Amino acid sequence: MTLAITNTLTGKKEPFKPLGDPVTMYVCGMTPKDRPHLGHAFMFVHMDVIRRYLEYRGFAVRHIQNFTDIDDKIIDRARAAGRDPLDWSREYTEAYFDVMDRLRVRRAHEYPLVTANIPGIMEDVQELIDAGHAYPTSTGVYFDAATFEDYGALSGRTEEDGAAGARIAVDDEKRDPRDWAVWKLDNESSVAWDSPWGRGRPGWHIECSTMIRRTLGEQIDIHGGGADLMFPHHENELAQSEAATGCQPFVSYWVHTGLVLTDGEKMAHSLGNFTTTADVLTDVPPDVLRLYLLGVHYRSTLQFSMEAIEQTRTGYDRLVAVTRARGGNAEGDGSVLESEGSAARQAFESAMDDDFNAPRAIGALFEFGRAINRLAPSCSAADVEKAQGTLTSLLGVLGIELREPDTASDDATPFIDLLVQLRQQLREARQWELADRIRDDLDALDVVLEDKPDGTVWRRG
RNA sequence: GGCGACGUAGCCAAGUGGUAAGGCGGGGGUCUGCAAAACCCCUAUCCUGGGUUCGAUUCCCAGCGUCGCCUCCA
Repeated sequence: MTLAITNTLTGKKEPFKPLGDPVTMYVCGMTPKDRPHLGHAFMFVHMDVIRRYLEYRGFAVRHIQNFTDIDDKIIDRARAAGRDPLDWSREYTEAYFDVMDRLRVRRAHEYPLVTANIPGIMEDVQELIDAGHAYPTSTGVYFDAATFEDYGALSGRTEEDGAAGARIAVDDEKRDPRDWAVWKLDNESSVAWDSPWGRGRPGWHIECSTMIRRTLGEQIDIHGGGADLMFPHHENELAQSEAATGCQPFVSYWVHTGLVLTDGEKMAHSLGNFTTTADVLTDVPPDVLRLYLLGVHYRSTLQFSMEAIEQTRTGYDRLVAVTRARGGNAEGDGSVLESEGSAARQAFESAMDDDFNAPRAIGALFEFGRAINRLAPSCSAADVEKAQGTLTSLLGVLGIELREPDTASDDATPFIDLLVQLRQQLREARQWELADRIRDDLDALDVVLEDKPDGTVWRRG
């Protein structure tokens, strides 16, 4: 079985054939204008898993992710708040790292910024003009969509669609309604650069074309982003890049993640209906949130609900419980458990090979967890530990760790131990009523007691 | 209006031309002093109507519904 990836450009699942070593992966990052919401978390966690799985499969991956640290929205918001735009975008860039680090999204190898790539952007704009793909007007420099034959291929839009759908104010200077700015003239903003076409800043799409070219080259393996970036962002990026470099295809696999919906509508900063990732993480452990986000295929729409996250929390706790299983028979035959382990790995890989089907992979891991619990009593400690190791390492490929609630720095521990001992004596004296009361009262304090054949164990609920 | 996606049990969610993973919840058991945990069993005519087929939830058409994109967007 080989890895196959759905490519938005063709709409088909295609065998993965990297251009070279390392695999080049570019993920469209945030425009840091507000705190990252669950839609961002969904996208970045899935992209993280894609990278992790490629590495698990033995590919070296070079992962670049940008920040569009200057754009119209950032300028508007900063101005409304009386703040410096770059200071504003830095603040939310930090907010991104803060939350994604906690979610264990691995850091990209490089995070290019628009503001640090202005000379390169200007070079590319000039190149497009020289090649006849872009032209200056009184408001900026525009890409001439008609000069790019395949325009519309990525989003499946024809020329007529584009013309009919052009809902922005008509700009008489534009040669075609589909044309877009690669350079915007602006003398008002504090954030602007002098250019051969006048003072201004880059248009929205050109930065990615430039940064990809400068960091990864003219052709890359994987380009990821949310489905809402397909058009116009990626469509325009593709046109610019191929027009500038002449290399085709610009991207081997266009990978788009589904959108997160809340109350039946897209979660978005602009709609004001977002739940921030940080808010969820105040009472949901990062691993639970990851498991929740990965419970939906990356291309699907996720209908966010707190109820579903809570359901995931219970499931996660069951996986954690698997790590508590202990072998019960030193002489036991571990071969059955071992074959369960290899079956689980096989199921996991075949699911992930099939367009990174994390939900199916997770299903296989739950089944394996059940097998470990079932077989542990008849297996040796070493066999059980080995199986648990397989489980945790496969979960690790998804970036999920199994953690007991933290009790390390718990002042109450000696007192709880004392109560448990006391209760044990009561049980031996068959004082069930008192013993049960201690158990119930501790339970109310989130301390769960379990009476096992060889003694009572407790843990934080 | 144009283009596209989706509609699977109470909830979340995979999947397949030959009668449907997994998780949560619910029911019943085993174990236990009783519990808890764990394990076992049960819990879906796959939106509707046509068509293709020996056979469709899976392919095609239509309808209904939901959502997305159509230059803010992950």
